[in-house]
Amino acid sequence: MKATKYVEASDEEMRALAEFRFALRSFLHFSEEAATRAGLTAQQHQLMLQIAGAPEGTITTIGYLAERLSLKHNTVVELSTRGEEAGLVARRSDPANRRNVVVKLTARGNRILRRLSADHSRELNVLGPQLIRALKALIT
Amino acid sequence: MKATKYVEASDEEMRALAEFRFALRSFLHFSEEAATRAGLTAQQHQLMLQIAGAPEGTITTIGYLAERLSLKHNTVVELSTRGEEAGLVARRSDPANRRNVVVKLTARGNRILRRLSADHSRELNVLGPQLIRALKALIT
DNA sequence: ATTTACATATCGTAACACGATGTGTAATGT
DNA sequence: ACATTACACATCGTGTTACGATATGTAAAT
Repeated sequence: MKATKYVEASDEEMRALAEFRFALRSFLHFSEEAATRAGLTAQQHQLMLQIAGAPEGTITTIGYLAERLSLKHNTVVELSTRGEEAGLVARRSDPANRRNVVVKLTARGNRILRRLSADHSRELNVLGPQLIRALKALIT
Repeated sequence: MKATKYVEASDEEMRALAEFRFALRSFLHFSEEAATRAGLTAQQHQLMLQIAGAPEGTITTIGYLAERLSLKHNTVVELSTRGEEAGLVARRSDPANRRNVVVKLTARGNRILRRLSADHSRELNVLGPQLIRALKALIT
């Protein structure tokens, strides 16, 4: 048995991976459209969700959000700037450590996000089971 | 009871959604890095996966791929052009219907994709259960 | 007090997705 | 058979996004 056998996926695996990614992209596409309809970009939505969905007592700094979004700091800075201009989030420096900048939702941002999130919940009740099925087909 | 109660997500829901998206973005970030290490862009990888992972006998046209990737036709054309320049895919018109353009993997593209897919399979054995857990927390 | 580390900000660049539009091919109606 | 309509892909111009490189301001360490 050649060593390469171990590192190349089978046709079965490829199909399962393709199905999973198809389901994933379908969901992400829904999400992007829903965000657009709500007047947000997909990234603004993600930023806002990680602010509102952070564990109780979390200080939602630029750095924290970068980690949660798998983005670099500077990208989150830019996202925050655009979100601020759109009146969705507000930024202020943390009095406890003035290097930190805390990003919060505005009242309007919160309202929009809550509705958008309800839409996502509904959609995930449909697409969720599909995703789970596709994932289970992949897990050995 | 106000009507708006029905369309705004609860704190619980927000946290569950945020956790799910965090898990999702972590996976997508892994995937992007793995693709980059293999010399591909994330989008080239996705294009190639939908070619290799299509059901038996599927004619992988630009249009078919656009649907599977939730992208517009012209975006897939551009992806294919870049993929062709990189020697990963090849394009030819379908003799049966010369309006169609079929995109296939080159031998090299296939080899790269098989390895990258094996990496994804492995990673999904770890992240998959997390994703499933996050999803189940969302489904009522 | 100086150096080092940390957290955010700014700027320039490249990839990407799309709308609008153009080109070629097939199907339809008369 | 010919004109019209629909279909599938291609090209071009534009705006958004993410990042690397670099700069600024704050805190910690020596």
